[in-house]
Amino acid sequence: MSESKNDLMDKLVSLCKRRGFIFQSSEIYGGINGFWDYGPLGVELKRNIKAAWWEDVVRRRDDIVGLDASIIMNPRVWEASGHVGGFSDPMVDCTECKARFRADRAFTVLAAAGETEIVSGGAEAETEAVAREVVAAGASSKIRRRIEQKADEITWTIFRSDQTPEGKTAMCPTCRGSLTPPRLFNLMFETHVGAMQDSTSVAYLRPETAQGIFADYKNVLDSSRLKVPFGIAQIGKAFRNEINPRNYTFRSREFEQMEIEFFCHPSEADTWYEHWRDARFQWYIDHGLTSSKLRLRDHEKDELAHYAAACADVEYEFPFGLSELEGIANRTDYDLSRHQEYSGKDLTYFDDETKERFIPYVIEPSGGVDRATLAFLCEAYTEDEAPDDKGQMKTRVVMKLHPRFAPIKVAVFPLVKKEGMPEVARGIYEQVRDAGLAAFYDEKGAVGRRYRRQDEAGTPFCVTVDGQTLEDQTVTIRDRDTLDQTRIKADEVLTFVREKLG
RNA sequence: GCGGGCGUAGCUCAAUGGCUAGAGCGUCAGCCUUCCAAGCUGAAUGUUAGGGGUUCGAGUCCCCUCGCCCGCUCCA
Repeated sequence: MSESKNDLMDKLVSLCKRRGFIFQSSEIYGGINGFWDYGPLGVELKRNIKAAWWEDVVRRRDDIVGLDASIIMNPRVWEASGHVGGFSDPMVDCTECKARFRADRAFTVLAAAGETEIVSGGAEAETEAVAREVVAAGASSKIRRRIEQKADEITWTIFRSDQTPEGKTAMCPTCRGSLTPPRLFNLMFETHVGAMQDSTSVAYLRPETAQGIFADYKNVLDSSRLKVPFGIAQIGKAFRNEINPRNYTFRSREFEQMEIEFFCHPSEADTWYEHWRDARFQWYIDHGLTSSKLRLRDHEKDELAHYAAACADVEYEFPFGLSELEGIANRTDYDLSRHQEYSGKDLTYFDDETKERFIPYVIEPSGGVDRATLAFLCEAYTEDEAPDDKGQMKTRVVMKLHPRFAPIKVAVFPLVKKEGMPEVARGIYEQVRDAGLAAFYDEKGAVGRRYRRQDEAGTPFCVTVDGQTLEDQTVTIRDRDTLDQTRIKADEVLTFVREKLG
């Protein structure tokens, strides 16, 4: 089972490179871990996904406006957001068995009676007391009895691995091997602003687009005449120095987010949270991700980040496992409060009608563009059977992308490269192209071959000019998924396709 | 970050330490073709991931680096 799943991923990666959807970044230099490029077809696909999102959450609503904030911001932003301080947990590794632990959870426990060591060991635990119990419980029955009977005479030395006393070595909870000193993993990319590189010039590539929205919240409010409830939407790059990029483009170090921060009255936060959670889930279904592979998972209370009152993940069953596409969170007034505190600027909202002043709550639907793109690609990859020119059934690879996302909407062919067919086909192609639909013209080789090429590109419609066209100005239009061919007037191609695209 | 596997043409893969590194598909040029890739002819394309070493001789053996996959770990 897992073999065939990896198989699917391999085939998809291969197709994406072969057809120009996705390339490894700087491949000619051996690539670079965690960075990817979108080729000619891929960039169209990704742009279409972003455009559809923007259309649906900004253009077709009057309560959400857009924003394009800078990637590098005043570093104080990341102090306020908590990314500089509590950005990561120090970790320790066992030099023997290579296990890794959070430094504040790995305890070393030593028990001695006078000079004699009675028991020692490591334990993964939340508190000293628990660690002591774990180590004691692991000792032999004889020693356990001695600990109970002579409790007064025993000295316990217990320390966390990130608070190891001078001259002591922290012990691995699993194998009692020695642990490395705690190491900090800061996932933010650092850079310097200005030519002088000193500590005062340090800045960060944003690890999320959200903070740009919070920092501009007051500007948007003052310039747009919007009233709560309203939202600000943004699509943009973000950067995280992931320890271990994995799974193709799923976890990249440079990636793109599409986020909304929706500001509302605290009393309405729950309602808006549910609205956005359900709306965002439905959006993926509407664009072709089958509901059986999608899951909406509400976070348990103990799973919530400290600033969130509620959170749900939209998850998709990728070939490599169930993974998050988008998170919808009720972030309360945490972010605006923090920025108010750190900036010293008043970020409260005054409601003219109720005469009430408050810091709005924020509902955040935050999606990964690259993750969505990958999910749509995985979902689209299909192998089915189609007859060849001798009627033999052959495997056909077809990308069943949602027409709204397809990089090419219409391909136009002359059935054969003679008898004036190319000229007619070329005319139809130019008409469709100039009307703003992504179109493609091809006259090379057998027509079946051209159809199959478009199948791999995910093109929903192929228009073919044949002998009959020259007599009655009709063409055939072939459906990617059903292979059905319909004969329509040549000058109705544009109308036909637009109607089908919705 | 750890362990394992892998890296040969655009893609999928061959090649006992030994001749000029091959095949299929794809691509390109042309022919043929009146509807679903495998008809014909011809062509281009490789620092065998990169670097170093062993050897008379390395795609093949050794070391380092980079990248990909799997498992652990991690994922505000």
